[in-house]
Amino acid sequence: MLLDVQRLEKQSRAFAVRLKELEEQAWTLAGEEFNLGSPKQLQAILFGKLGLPVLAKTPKGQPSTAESVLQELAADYELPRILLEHRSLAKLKSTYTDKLPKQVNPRTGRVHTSYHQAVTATGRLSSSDPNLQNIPVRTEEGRRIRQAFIAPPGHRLMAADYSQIELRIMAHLSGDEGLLAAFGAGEDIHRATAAEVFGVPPVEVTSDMRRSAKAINFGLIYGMTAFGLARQLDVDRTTAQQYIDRYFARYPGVKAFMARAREQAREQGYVETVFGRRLYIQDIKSANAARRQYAERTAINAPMQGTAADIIKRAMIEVDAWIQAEKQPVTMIMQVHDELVFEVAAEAVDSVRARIGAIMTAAAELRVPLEVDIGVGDNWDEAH
DNA sequence: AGGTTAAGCGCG
DNA sequence: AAAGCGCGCTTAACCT
Repeated sequence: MLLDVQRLEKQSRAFAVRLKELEEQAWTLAGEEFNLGSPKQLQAILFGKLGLPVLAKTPKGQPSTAESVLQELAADYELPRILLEHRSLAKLKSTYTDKLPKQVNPRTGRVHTSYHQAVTATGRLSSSDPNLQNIPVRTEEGRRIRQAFIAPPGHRLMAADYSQIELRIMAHLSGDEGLLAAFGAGEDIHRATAAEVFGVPPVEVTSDMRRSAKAINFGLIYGMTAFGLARQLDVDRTTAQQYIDRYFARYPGVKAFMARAREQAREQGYVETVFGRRLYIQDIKSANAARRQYAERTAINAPMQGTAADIIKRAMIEVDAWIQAEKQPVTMIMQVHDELVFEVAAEAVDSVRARIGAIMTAAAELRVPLEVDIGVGDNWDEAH
């Protein structure tokens, strides 16, 4: 992958300026100079000197300064707000804008990740040295880093990602009528879920209701409980439990699918992807309830994540076969779990886009259609 | 000096 | 008692 190193270095300098400002502000509020990155010093100031409440502990029993904790404290105190911005910018600078330029191969002028085929429990690839599967995208600051991933002269970057592939797989595996119908009709799935859970027509779904439904949908994929959903949505547990109950009442097939996944893991020791690949589940019979419940969540999630991994691998094989057979001016340069990134000769963009979309969409025949979003740009951010 | 662990956080 | 799945990387803190 080609990088605009100058752009990254310029961004690094901009981050450094802002980080220095934030550090000064933090020192003023703390009444002393300290290393913002030092957990020990930070704990002493926040929970000792300033007397802020300890809202959570780390697994080792230390007062936690995790983002979620600082978010809560930020409502009442200024220092946590400073720390949050400092944390996020320090992460972007140290991990990306400082490091990536150093990882450019002098022979090719590019960064070359290593993909690992046999690391993850679910069949996904992993990426390292550098990891190109966790390049920032969620914040504006982060997207500036993504903008440094560029196409060579005469080429464009094309990013093709599966839309809601795990939820579609859940629809397929569960056979739930409501979910199948929603995807079959091409509905906005989070809006459809919101309409069901909140009992209003789809057109009356508010952005807040849709946001909650999205959290419910994602939470289900991970086996989340009412406790976790309550924390995520900032509602009480009773309310969160009502959402979940209503969801399962409207989509009973999903409830049954999850029960089946637990049973199958317990009886056979494994669950399967749509294509029959087995995912062995440790601890499913553990006497320790926490470990067992963790195993149950894994048993629910693994078929979905694993099937998605199978599907994109099938797509990669098919796309590669097409590129080779037709000698297309395209290079498949990255995979990010549900997304493939290509360098495409500028003049071939339209035809390649259509063909890659068709191949990816046809990589599996499920009970719901697969949908692929494709974007094109001069950099990776634009291609989204 | 160099390795490991804990905490935290970037992504899907 | 825990409470949301799957990864890899960085820094601090601790260890040999």
